Amino acid sequence: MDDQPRWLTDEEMEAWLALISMLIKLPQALDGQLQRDAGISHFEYQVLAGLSMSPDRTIRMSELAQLADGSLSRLSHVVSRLEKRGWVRRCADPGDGRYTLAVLTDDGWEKVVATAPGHVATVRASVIDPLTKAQIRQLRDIGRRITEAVDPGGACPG
Amino acid sequence: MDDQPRWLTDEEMEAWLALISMLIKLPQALDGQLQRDAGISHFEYQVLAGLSMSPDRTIRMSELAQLADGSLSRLSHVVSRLEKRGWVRRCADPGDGRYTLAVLTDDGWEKVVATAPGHVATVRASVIDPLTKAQIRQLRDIGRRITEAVDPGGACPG
DNA sequence: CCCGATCACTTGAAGCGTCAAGTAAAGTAA
DNA sequence: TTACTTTACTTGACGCTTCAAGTGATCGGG
Repeated sequence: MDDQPRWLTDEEMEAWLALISMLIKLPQALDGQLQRDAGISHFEYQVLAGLSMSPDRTIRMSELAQLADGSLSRLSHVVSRLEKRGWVRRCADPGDGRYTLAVLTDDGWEKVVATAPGHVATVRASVIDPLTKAQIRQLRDIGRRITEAVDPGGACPG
Repeated sequence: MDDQPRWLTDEEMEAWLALISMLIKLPQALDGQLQRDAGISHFEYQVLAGLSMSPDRTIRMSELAQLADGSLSRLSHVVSRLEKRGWVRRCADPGDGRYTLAVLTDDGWEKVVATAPGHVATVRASVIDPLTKAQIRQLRDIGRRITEAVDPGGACPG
């Protein structure tokens, strides 16, 4: 990369360590709550939530993958599991047979409705409530900048 | 949890979505760079880096697990792999045979030295450089608050 | 109309993390 | 000393993600 790399200053290192810790522990906390209370992973929740917010509770696999921040392959495996549990159905897009449409079943809808409040409460307790209103705005800006730096033009930089 | 959950406001939701995206994409970017350039995962790097900063390049497994933010089981598996690659050795603590000491070999030290600059450059490019000095301080505070909320009294809240 | 290219997705194998069970050393109490 | 508990770690099985290869459906050029 660089023969003489610029090491991190103390302030930068503090921020970096704080970020690393958060990066590891927050997903664990979110996955843990969902696993305990609903028996699903955070990614599965994102998939179900994405479906529940789509028109007709239906969306193409590729769009859903973007929405849930995952690869198409990962989504395909997960949707297979969700199908076995009766929460999602697959069907070919009538207009273009290459697309697969994922559809949220009634049972799937119930699952989201039953799971959402507890999850939101966890998000509040872990992220929103510990921060001031100003910090919430700062977090949004920081998150966007980092996401944009890491994956320029990915999904929805808002 | 709560019969009438407080949903997220628009500002809160924006921050939350930005955080989720970062939470998913930043680890991917860090792992990706290390995997490509050095053939190791970010966790493996943290283990090697933790060892390299310990006195005599030696540290107890349980302390190393805390330092690297991972479970003892995970660390044990990873150290087994690092041992096979010749970067780490294990030996029983002479004072208390229950403890296992992990020791960084000379090859392991070389690996860290060879890997660190590229990794630091990636951290800079992904996190430090896109942010202002003020944002870096904000990130540190936000990260600490969230980490503390999620895992009260964990490792080093600094 | 045909054939190759492209697109959207699926599948199977390999690797890593987690959980539960197991092992060995040290402490404790009779 | 012996037996029981605790501590620190290891191990194996299972589940999930990733990667590479494969399957159809559709498009575009001749």
